[in-house]
Amino acid sequence: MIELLEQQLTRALQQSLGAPVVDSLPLGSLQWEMPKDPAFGDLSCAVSFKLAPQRKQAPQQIAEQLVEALTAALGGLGLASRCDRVEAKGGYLNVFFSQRALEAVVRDILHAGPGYGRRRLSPARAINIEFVSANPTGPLSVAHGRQAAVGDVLARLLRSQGARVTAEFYLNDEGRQIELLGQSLKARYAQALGRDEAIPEGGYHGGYVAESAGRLRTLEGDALLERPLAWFCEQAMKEQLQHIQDDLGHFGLHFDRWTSQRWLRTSGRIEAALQTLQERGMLYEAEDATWLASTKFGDDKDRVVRKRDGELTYLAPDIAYHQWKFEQGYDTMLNLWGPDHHGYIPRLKAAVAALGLPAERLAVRIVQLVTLSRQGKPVPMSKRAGEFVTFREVMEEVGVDATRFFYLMRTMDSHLDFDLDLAKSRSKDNPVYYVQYAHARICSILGKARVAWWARWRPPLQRLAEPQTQALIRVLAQYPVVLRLCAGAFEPHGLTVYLRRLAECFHVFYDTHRVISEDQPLSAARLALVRATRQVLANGLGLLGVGAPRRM
RNA sequence: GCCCCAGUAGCUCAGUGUGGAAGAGCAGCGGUUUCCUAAACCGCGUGUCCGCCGUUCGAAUCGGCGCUGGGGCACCA
Repeated sequence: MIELLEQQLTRALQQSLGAPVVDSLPLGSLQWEMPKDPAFGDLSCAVSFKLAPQRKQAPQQIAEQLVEALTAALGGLGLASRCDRVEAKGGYLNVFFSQRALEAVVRDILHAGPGYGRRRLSPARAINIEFVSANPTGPLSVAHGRQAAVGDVLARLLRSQGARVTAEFYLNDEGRQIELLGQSLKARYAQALGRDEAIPEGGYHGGYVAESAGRLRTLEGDALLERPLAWFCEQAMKEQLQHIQDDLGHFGLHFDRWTSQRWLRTSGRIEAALQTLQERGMLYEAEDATWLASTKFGDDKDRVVRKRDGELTYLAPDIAYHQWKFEQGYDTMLNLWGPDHHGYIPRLKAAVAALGLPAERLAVRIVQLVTLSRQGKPVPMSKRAGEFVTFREVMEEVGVDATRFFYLMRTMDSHLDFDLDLAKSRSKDNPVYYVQYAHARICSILGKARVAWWARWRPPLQRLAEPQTQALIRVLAQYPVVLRLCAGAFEPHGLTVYLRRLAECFHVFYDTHRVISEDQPLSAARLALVRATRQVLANGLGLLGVGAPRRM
């Protein structure tokens, strides 16, 4: 409703201004926004400020002229019933929805049900999101957990807006880190047999490796030291991968595709990608190594793709991976990385450009770090000493719902302080419970109402007229806009902000007005409103992967 | 030295996309319970939007120079 109205208001403005004037204005001048203060109406436009210089008039004066033109145009477009009035205030054009427009919002939601807020695009955009992609060398960290939450919800959001989304985990299943993991496991195994064998430099000291060695003894016996290192690597990697998959499954995250680096290599894609670069003249030999001329595409310096010892650098498989994805016809490739990788963005973009591929369609977002705290005090973490709280432990301590919600409460650009005590608390301080409680409250109300009540009535929605009631409906109307903006910006946190606002409006409404009363027509109208509210809460929580409980 | 992120109320942070009307939660103080869940609600906010300069009719938002905190700058992944 709101978006349709926005478009039509913009069209009305265009009509009243005329094409030459519209073309002379900066892009976006005719846009409508939703003001925070209800005194400024439901939609506002600041076009008068843009017109002021060329007309040499005060914005307020221009706005007053536009009010008349706009009102006339609205009548012509048959929108008069949707807008009570258009007024000029402080130079702004403020449009106020009519009661009938608000009623239409409630009807729309009940009609669309779970589909409210979703949209279809044709043709659908194909988007690949690559995220988490943790090395299978140990437990997932709380930072991986944040990437999991952001990526998963982003995938759901983009799907809700009509995109075809592939959620992908890039699996680093070979190379130096896996080798170190295998060596560490072998060393722990040998130590368990009483041998003096040290963990290699840069190896994995975490207790989980020793546990893994213990299991190996129990299952396979004490005669494994003759096995080649590769066998230990394979064992260790498979076990850690299984843990990662278990954790992500527990989190409710499903990846559509797991792409293995080993597969990229054995299928010849890495050599093929290097061949492409070679043919395009982007590679050269120097200092006994092979270099990519990435400075041609904005990188600080050229990068080695094949080392002096003949081994490939990590850049080579990444180039192959992106070439392969682009061949599959994705319109957009979105990668979520940790902040330690941000310096890697220019060289990867350069590499993609060097392949002759559209680098602007590769989007990389950095998900900033997470720190944990209890009662306002930071939880100390030392990765070197192997003392850190894992993603799994957080999920188990505070529950999946709270974990997901907390991970999404900040923009991914911001460092996140995750308060474990707050996430566990069952009070209004805890935003998860605050939102879920609104949903459970509505379920409780609907449980008390006899079904026949709202089935019999065609609810007189015109009676939903009190300020708190209208405030609630206005927020309900914004839901589709919120989804579109979040999906468009690749930034899901706005949805948690929105749901808190929606829950707040509902709680205020609930405390001010009784839903079920002796006044049956009014009750029917309010029941329709709370059903619509429940629907939007459920839809929004569903996109977050957070439960919408019927009781708490 | 270079790059990225952050800096807004006592604390934690929205708002920066597309310049346009300074916000929320917590903490603190004071209220609300014959009622569909008090896991709730209501009231109380003068703040150097880190600083300076610039662009503009207009800057928390854009540009430049700095400051503070965090992260990153490999022939590691």
